[in-house]
Amino acid sequence: MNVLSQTTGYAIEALACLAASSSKSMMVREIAAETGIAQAYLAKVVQRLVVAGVVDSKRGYRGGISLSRSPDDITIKEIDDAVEINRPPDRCLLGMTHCSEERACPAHDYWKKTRESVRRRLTTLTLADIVEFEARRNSGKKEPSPLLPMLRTVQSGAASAKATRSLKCRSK
Amino acid sequence: MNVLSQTTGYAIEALACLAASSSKSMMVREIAAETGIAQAYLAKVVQRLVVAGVVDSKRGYRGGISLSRSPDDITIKEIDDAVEINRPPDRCLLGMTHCSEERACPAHDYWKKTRESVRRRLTTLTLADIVEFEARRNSGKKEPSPLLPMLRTVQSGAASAKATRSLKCRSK
DNA sequence: CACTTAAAAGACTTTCAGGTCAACAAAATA
DNA sequence: TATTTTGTTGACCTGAAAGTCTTTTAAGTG
Repeated sequence: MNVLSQTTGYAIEALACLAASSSKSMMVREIAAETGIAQAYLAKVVQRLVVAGVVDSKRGYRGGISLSRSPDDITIKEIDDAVEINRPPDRCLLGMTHCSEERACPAHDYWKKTRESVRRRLTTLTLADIVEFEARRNSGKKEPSPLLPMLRTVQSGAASAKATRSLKCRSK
Repeated sequence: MNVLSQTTGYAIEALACLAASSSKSMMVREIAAETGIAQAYLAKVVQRLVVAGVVDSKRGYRGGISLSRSPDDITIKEIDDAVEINRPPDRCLLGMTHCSEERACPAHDYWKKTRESVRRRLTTLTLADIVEFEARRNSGKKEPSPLLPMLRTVQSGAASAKATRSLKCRSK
């Protein structure tokens, strides 16, 4: 268990967006627009979540994806496992290639404990936590803060719907 | 501060080998042979250590590299900093690209503390610790355990000098 | 000085995560 | 049934890290 990849980050963002949405189902295109993740790539990431049984999908007209379970029953660890297929074995903290249980580096025990701590954290943290956290940090603000500040057009009011992103993922 | 790269691992291995050697100076070629690291690549890694002032180098006949200081005065953090030039900023534990101090993810504080713990560990750990650790784990064994077990020839005694590697890095 | 030796330096290759593009397959609708 | 819509799938592209190969430069030796 290492630091989660950017791709897993996408999965978390997308699922949080889906969970926070008022409608049960959303199209990948919508989620991509909301989160700013590239649609074509997000589609691939979502596909892994489908295979893992985290989300259900429906093709064709009025299709889309939906959570297979309640957000508080989907852990971050589970999302990571779904995305990171063929995950390489845990790496040595010191970067030593031949470090193992039998041939341990001086930081081996420390790193093992740390990794275990992280793993516990990720199995405890659920999608519901993410959504709640996002919701709380948005309360008390007039405008939801954009996830991509660099894309925000300077002339505030006239910003196009395409360039502006809502953090709350409830635009629908 | 993330998990150290494989390249930094090479640097640590090489410096430990150098520190453990009975002779003050060693050639890159020798260290490569001892550690099993590709010579051409190791040369590049060593170069960064030279620039950072961790090792001194001498070209030409009877040339080689040597530690610029005592092993207990060289921290792992310092080695990492020497190798990882242009290090990308610390990544979010959850892989979320837009996570920052102002826009923090639910795991932000936890991860910050964890990273700080790792940083402390790496500034505390010195090259001398690595060497001592390696020496201790080799004591009480008849043969030093090879770093690359997969390269060890099965017919034990007849193993060629080229294929056999000493963990102690004192073969000279 | 010519010659050898070993580090320094640059161009190049390989691998992989991240990402794009286009064709395909299923579901609804007219 | 033809068409539109949306997820699915495979081929390809890109940039950074890891690693190789070759040439250059500096230091000794005879």
